[in-house]
Amino acid sequence: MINITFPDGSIRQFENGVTAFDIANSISPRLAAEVLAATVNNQIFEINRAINSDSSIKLHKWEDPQAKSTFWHSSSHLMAEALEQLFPGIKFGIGPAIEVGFYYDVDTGDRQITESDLKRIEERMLELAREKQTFVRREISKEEAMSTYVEKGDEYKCELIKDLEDGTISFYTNGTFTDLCRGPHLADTSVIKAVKLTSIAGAYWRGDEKNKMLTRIYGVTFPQKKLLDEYLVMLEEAKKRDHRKLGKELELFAFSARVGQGLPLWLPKGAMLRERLENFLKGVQKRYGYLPVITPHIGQKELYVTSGHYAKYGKDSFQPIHTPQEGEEFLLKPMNCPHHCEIYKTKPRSYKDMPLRLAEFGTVYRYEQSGELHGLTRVRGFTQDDAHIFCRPDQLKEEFIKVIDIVLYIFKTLDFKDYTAQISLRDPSNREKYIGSDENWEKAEAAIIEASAEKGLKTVVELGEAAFYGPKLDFMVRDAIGRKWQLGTIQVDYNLPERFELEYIGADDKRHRPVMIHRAPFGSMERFVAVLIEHTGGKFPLWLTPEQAVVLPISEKYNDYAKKVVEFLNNNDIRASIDDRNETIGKKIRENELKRVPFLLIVGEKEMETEMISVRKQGDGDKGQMSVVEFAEMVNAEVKQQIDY
RNA sequence: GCCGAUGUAGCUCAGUUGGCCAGAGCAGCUGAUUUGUAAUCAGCUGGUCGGGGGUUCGAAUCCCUCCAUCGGCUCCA
Repeated sequence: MINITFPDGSIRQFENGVTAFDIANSISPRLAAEVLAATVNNQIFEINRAINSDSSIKLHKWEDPQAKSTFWHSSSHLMAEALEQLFPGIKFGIGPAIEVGFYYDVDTGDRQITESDLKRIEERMLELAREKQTFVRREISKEEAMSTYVEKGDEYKCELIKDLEDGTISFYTNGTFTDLCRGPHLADTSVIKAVKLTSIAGAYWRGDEKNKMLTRIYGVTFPQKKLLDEYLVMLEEAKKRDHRKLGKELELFAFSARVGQGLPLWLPKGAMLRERLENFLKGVQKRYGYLPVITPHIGQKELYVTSGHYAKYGKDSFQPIHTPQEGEEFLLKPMNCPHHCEIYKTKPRSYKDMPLRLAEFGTVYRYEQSGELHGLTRVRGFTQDDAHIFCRPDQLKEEFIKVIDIVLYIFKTLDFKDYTAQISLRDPSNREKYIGSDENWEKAEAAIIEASAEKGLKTVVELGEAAFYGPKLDFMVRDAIGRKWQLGTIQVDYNLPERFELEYIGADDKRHRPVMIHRAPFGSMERFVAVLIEHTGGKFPLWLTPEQAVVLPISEKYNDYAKKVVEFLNNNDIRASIDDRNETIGKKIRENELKRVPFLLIVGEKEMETEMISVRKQGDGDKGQMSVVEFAEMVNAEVKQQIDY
């Protein structure tokens, strides 16, 4: 007998060799039917794998991420089996579970799998799933594993096996398909009830663009048809919030092939919204002691040779601009820091001047690869809400905390709750990659970690993700369909102060080198607005929205009264306009609702006589009548509540 | 940049065994209507079918090429 410890701490005895399924079944058959995987002593197990020693156990149903990932991983094997049957001779790369679903990378040889094939692959997968194929695990020697794949001619698997240690290698077989795999898997395929292959794309073998490009097939599966339907509906809904679609519909921004790809054109409404965001942050920064600066869009090549960016990125950037005068070369600025360093150098600095916080909404240009451009989230010309803080080493942590405060204040004001914070540190095993002394790095890394902890940030620490010049803290937010984008960033930099020979005179009357913090709480105006559009579905908070109210006269007879209402509201800091088109009130309401105007003010005979307005709230219908004065007070109070600066 | 897909009016889309002057709805314009909480009616205008080249008696439709967009990969100071 062995002791099995449950998550609640209770312990029960079972026969040696008991499986998670048996254990679940002993609790209730219904539970057993729903359990997909189990965590046994911190390792995920198949539910039919024997447990041979005292263990702690946690049973996973579909709701648990461990169950989902097991489910999807097994689904990728199921897809591979279907692929092998439909496309004999196909070679396999890797086929993991991902955040939602799974993929498998395959080499199809001379043939090509296209979207039109997905349907029949799905059908075959479902047929195979219904066969209730078990996943059979087999431990295998490295030699045997290698010879299996050499014989099969599968060079990708051979390459994978090469890197594995003998004695740790296992094969899993389901139906006619056997795969090199660590597991774990479902007990059998019959729980896979719904399959959707979502897309097909190219992917470099092992993620290296020097390697061959394989075909990656993405899919997602569910234990119930209903869950798949819900997922597909959710995706459709998410697509409606896509900032590219809403940006066009709400006339916020546009692109023109003639202007150039990745170069956004901000339309009046988008520009108004952006301006309001900028003013908001400028107000916050003023409180935090930032000083505005303005620098040009180009700089001499020498500037970037000094900063080191030319050597590192020169070839992959927009190429230098040449002047009529020979030998003069300018670059479009890819970042603002070198310019700000030169501002620092305009006069001698004292330790008493520190920290010096220079802020600029600086527009920069980066030559992103064409395939990588994406709406407003990845563009070639964008404006950073940039600032550089030059401080003494002993001020680093405090300054870091203040920047975190700003970021959190912005997120709170805009109701961003679902963000993650990532601390990027050095790769400890590869220190020569980084510039700056060990002592400085340790200080800076400690400052970031402590500052984040003090602000109560939930952070993920990534080793080796630091920039070569310093550690950083990034804030990531998801878009409508779950893709992660980096917004705010705070980076410590030891490199530029060194390269630009920045100095200050200390209390000891000696020269010292300041530390530099790069920070951009929005990240860039473009990306931030994109994410904001997707978060709000275009229903921006009242303080930010381009048009707060539209007055809708019932007929022409009330246009003059409507104009008086608009004038009053405009005089009271409310962005209002009149929709005096010769259309029915129903149509005007519909169209302004679709434009996501927060308040529609309907005026007709009743309102004109009593000097009132009928207020309709976006998405919430008729709110009854009130006076214009009351309405203005209500709006201004709400704006004030949303934003205080 | 790489793999794959897509590109028809301002917008959303129909139109492939290659064949009458390329269609619809919305938007726009003109007129009628003067409207009470999510689409009033009628008429009109609007398209080098992404650009260029080719095949053909004939191309939106087939081929080549370039451009742009979409989904990924790689990259991201």
